[in-house]
Amino acid sequence: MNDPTAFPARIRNIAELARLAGVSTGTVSRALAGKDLVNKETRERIQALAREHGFRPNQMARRLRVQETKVIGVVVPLGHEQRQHLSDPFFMAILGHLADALTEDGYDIMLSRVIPDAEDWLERIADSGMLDGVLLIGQSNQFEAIERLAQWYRPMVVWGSHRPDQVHCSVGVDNRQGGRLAGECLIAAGRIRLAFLGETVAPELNDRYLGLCDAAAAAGLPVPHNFDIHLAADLMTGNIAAQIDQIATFDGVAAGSDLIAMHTVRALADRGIKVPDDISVTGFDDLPLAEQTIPRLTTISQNIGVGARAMVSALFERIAGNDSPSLVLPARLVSRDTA
Amino acid sequence: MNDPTAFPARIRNIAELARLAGVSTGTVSRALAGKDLVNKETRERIQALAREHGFRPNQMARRLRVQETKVIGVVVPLGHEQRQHLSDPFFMAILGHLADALTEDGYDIMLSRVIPDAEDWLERIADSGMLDGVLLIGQSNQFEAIERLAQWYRPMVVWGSHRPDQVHCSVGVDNRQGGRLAGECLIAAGRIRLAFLGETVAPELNDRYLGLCDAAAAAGLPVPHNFDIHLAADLMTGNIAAQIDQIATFDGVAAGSDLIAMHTVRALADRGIKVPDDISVTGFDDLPLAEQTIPRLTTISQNIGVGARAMVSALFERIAGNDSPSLVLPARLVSRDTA
DNA sequence: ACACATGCAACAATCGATTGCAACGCCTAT
DNA sequence: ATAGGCGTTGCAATCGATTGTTGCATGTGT
Repeated sequence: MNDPTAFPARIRNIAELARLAGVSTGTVSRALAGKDLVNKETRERIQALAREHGFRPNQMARRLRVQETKVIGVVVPLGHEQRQHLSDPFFMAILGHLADALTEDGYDIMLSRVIPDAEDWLERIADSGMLDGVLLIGQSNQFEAIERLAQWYRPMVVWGSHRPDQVHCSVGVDNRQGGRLAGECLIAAGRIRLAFLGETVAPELNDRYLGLCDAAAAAGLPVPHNFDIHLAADLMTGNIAAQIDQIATFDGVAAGSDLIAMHTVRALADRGIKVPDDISVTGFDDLPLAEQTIPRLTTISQNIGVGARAMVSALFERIAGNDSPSLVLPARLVSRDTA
Repeated sequence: MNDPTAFPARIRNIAELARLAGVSTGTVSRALAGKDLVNKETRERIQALAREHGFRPNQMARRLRVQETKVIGVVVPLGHEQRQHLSDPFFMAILGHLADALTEDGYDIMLSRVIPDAEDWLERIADSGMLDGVLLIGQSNQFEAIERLAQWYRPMVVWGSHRPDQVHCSVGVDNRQGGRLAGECLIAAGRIRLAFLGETVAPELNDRYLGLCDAAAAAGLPVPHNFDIHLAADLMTGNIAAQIDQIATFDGVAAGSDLIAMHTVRALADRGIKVPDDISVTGFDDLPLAEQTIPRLTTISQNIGVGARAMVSALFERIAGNDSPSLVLPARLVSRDTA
């Protein structure tokens, strides 16, 4: 380390810097924090010294002392789908918006993709002392666990459905209404043999299916058939391929997500079946990509940006100690080419 | 808190639990860590007590003491693109694989999407004391900053290009070779007026362009034209639309990424131009989605899964104190429908 | 009965910061 | 000359764990 172009002997902590500056650690701490309790001259001298040696105070220590971590956990529970990893485009889209909103307020993001094996997986994350708050993306099949934690852990907001008597704060689109919109759109296109594509284990998807049923009932149509489709991108492909002939016996299919819809349109094309001439298809999410496919996807918009911002501001309220209610956003039909 | 169904008075730290158990904090710590230095009986008694009160030791404190955080920073530098957020599907795909590999070894992920404004943005992340290592996704236009940090900060691995004399450890595909493959594919399809779509500010994309030029030169064709396309998904759309007429004067276009390719195919369809009948298009990345579009995307495969695992194991080597060389993976042409 | 080994738990230092309070020097007012 | 006020700085407690060392109470061998 005697290379003059290198850093002049690395400084590891505030104490070393203090000795170098001939002051106490307290003064260094205050100086680096820019507090005007220390003389402007000393403050600037210390700051210059720190810069010169490329010193930055250890965040782990600071956060332990201050009891505030400025880290938010973003968690994706993969309850019903062991093999799914973070490739889901919807998750990516919402994560992008969350990242925007959180970094704007100086928060970092700790990412956990969790397979809820242990009973206390959620409390282990929330109660680790590493996080100021938790954002959960999707309830998966973990409604119980979420409710349990929410009993005593306030700073948590969940993307997903809202049940009438739930304790935890959720933000999400009105999935049932969205499902109904999809159904009405298909019916308006003259379709009468309706089907739903997705797993009804997850409450969100189940609500969408129920909405579709509502629309069918209102039009006097039979209860739509429900195909079980894996949500993991890699399994989904084969899953749809295996059932595509069955699916093709219907003339109006509401997919549980845009990803499912895109796969389905593709699989139908392989069979020479044209969308929307032969079959109408709707998606759900309105991902940015939905507008770029051929044909363009008719879908139900979740307004991800608004939702993400709502989650973050609800979380900040809760971190501040205030209560914040759940929020149900209206779904909106985006009519494009597939239905 | 006198509700008997609630937790029996919350325990906040190891000391309270120690008092409750009638032992010292040291014993509690060892007991919870499962060390056999404490009597099996006391150990189990303490563990039961902890479970009963839902107590978990504060990770911030533990990690400060142990000087090991078990957190890896995953960073996306957005140097050339202020408005881009984490929606890029390629980033999402690689992140998913990284998450798999890291959580397998008990590491958490701290996500930072950074706009490199301050000079020392990268050292501020790496040197915060919060991270055991850093994975950088993409070099953006920050080659300098990365090299500077790599001088003294070892546990960092970067996804991106490899320059002959670079200090930092990178893992990435041979972009130039990939670009050449794309070019050769277009040329084999009989195309002679070639163009490239992407920003050459980023070294990766620039290499791909150079590879395309190589192929053109080898075939005696003129230097391909280079269109500047924003990489941010939201800007990309308008960007391509604005230049689509210009683009349509070429008959073979190599897109800098699958996303660009998908947008381009879509925009061409709007003009009534057919792919691949009128124009051949190639992508780059081989995202899972590339196989699901209509028409299916001919593209250059990056083998993201292999790359991600390579990054992680290189990082672990470096954390362990060993050196690890850069790795350049071969690109592979995946021939589908668009070229 | 005495020396010695062994098992178990307590004590206290440590990680690297932050911060309330005390103390110090200097200036001014009485 | 002395008291009080102000602007700075130092001291030491604190955040919540981990861990090397010490010490005590047994048990064992001779």
